[in-house]
Amino acid sequence: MGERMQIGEVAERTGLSLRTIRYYEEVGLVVPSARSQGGFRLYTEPDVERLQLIKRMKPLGFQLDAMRDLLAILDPTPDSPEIDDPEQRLVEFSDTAEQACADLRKKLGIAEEFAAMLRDHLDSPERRSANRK
Amino acid sequence: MGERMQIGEVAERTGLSLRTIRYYEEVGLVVPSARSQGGFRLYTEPDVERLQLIKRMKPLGFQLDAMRDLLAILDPTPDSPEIDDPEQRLVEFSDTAEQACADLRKKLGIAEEFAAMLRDHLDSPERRSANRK
DNA sequence: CCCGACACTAACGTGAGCGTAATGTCGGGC
DNA sequence: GCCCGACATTACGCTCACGTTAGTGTCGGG
Repeated sequence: MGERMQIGEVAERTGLSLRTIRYYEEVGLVVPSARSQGGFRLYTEPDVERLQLIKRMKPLGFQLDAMRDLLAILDPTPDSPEIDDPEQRLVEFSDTAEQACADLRKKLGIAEEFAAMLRDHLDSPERRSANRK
Repeated sequence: MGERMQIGEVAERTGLSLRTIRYYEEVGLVVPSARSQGGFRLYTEPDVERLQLIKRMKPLGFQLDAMRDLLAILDPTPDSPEIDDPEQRLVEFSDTAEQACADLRKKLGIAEEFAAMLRDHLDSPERRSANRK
């Protein structure tokens, strides 16, 4: 039941680095539910889910303190900060998220264009050296 | 002909900040073609195009020193560094670019999923408070 | 009880800029 | 010919989200 794992296993399961996980604690995003006698971080299943949630948020480009607020609404914990007017805040987050998606789509467009251009440049110089023979 | 503009106009035309443009010079990405008597940076049309090229590369997530090398191949200038085996390097860049596109597509997928989830959370709590009446 | 794997903290480094201060330059008006 | 406001310059420090050591401590199996 209270399956507690230490940071290494969590890192493996989430794909986050040890440093990142500790950092998220440092800034109050995910605080491990317990510590061992010797001071090892002990994480529970919900802790891991929370980290995975954060990982899924990252492509949206939120800053960590924004994520802290969003988590306080979506997945509150005892030591989550109080958010005033969470309803309102959620609307803002949603708007930001839509905007982030739009930005990503635009970026992807530009990136694909650029990648195509690179493929072009890859062909033409080869043809030049073929012609040289 | 030699339409030379100062950094302010360049910033406006490229959408980059003054600080960023100076930074790109600092790291050797885009060095202005000339300086005024008083030391003002004077940019030419090709300089601006170069900056726009960089701006288009950014979504691919290249680091600035990689961009410097790529520019040295695609758009070499007198003071570009020598690149050995540019052919080979270009292939690497192209691969990296394809990878970056793939990453962006994945990110976009996750982001869209997340945005949809946020829209959900936006509906359901409203319904709850409507039901309460 | 000892070893190797794993974890801990503390502190400095990095990339790609942004902010700010103190100072210098430009160009038009008078 | 000089003055003023807008714009420019260098130079330094800050930021964010970690990465990278270094040095030490803890855990669990043999």
